[in-house]
Amino acid sequence: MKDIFDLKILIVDDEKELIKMLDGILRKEGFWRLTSASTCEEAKERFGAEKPDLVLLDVMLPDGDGFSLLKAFQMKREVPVLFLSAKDEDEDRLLGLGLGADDYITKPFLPKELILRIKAVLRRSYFPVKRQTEEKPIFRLGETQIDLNGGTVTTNKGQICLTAKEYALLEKLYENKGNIVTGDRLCQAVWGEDLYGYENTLMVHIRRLREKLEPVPSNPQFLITARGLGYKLMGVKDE
Amino acid sequence: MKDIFDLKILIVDDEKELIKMLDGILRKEGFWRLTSASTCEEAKERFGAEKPDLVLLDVMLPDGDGFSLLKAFQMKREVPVLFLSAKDEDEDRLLGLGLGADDYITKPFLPKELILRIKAVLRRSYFPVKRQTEEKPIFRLGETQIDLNGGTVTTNKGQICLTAKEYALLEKLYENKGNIVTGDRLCQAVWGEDLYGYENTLMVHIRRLREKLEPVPSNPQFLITARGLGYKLMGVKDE
DNA sequence: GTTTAGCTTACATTTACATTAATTCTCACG
DNA sequence: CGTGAGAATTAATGTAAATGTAAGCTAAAC
Repeated sequence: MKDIFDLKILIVDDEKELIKMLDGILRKEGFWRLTSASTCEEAKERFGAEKPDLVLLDVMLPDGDGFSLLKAFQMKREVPVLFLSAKDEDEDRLLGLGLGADDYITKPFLPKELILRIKAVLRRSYFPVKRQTEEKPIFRLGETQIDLNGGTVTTNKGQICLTAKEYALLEKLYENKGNIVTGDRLCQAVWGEDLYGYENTLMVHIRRLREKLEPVPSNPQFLITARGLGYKLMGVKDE
Repeated sequence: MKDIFDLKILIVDDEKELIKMLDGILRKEGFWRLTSASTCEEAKERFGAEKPDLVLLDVMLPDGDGFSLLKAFQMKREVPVLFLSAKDEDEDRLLGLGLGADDYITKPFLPKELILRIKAVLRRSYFPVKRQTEEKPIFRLGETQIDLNGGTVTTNKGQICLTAKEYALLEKLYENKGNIVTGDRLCQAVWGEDLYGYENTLMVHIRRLREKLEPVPSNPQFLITARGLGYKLMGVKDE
């Protein structure tokens, strides 16, 4: 995975002095793939040639404004943009952010703050937050390994797949590992309905799960029945 | 993939009035999974229970400060945070951003700007930029070599190209190699929409992919169906 | 010993997926 | 602006795995 500092940054501003300053600040901070432009024309050319990963964009440019430049960039491809502006008008800020800019900073700004904001934008743009729901657990029951991502059960005899209902059941039992889960709650998880009518069906599925999980299905070690109460999953070792 | 408006937001502020206002603004804008807290204690509880996708955090709280709360959140898991503060001290802004906050907004703020900044943060955090320069993977499925750069499949019989949809499907499956990908997620990846209405279309594309990837398409070795759950790509060997 | 709750097995049914072909869409090219 | 080839979608039908059902069985509880 690329490091944040390997990302390419394009600076667009007509004040040569400012560019020089920004360049210095950014380099000192560890960024090194920097390009700059002082006109819209030049910016478009650089954008196409360098394919920067972030653009710092002044709103006022000699041959046009930053807003239309932003649109031009976005037309080509998605890129994070930070506006730098001398004008602190509400209207401009709203316009810039509304067009899809990632931040809008008004001059004069603290170098430190600029750096932090740049980092924040880069971090989120290229190293997104992992959603909770992405990763499902992997765990062991004795010698058997269960992977809920792939829906597989691996024993020394080989790998088998879980069916939809088996998966739903096992997932629910795993959520409540060590604790008794009532028949009702299991049915809720699998069929979304009440237990009524599914009592026997549930048992059959439990049996099938045991055939996949237990060394001796008739003498279960892990998927234990709690008579009159429900079932529970014991001996879970998380990986 | 989840829509931006389905994301859960936690608001932490001790001014009840402000919470009410924020709640109103956000709801009007389309956000609906909102929770609020007015103390650190409560915030931690809500954070654990609701698992929000974004936190709006006031810096000053009756039983602590926002900065330590931010640290507490980050300890648990990565989450985007926007600071709201009445204080516009440079020091505070730098501290907040330095701790990893995604934005720092000072009160009073324009509702419109807040919304735009929230959207910017959510967009970047959960819908990251696809990098151009990034090298796409090349991998093998048995004797078959797949190059996602050129979108080609090379077997001993020759080289064939993937179509747009086949490519999108395979890319998504590859991202989750070994894991089950639900029909919904695949549709999101290919059409950006919900599964509804595309069920059959998806199947046809899966079939086409199999015809290109599998020695015997009707008896797939790599693109496996997990009945009632989805599909998964097995036996990937990266090059 | 009786009762009750749960187990087990075989078999019927259903559902989800596979398959094929026909139709519609898309877009490069003349 | 048509035209045509390839791609995408829709529709119709087939099929096997997953699920549900039922009937007989077993073992714990009292």
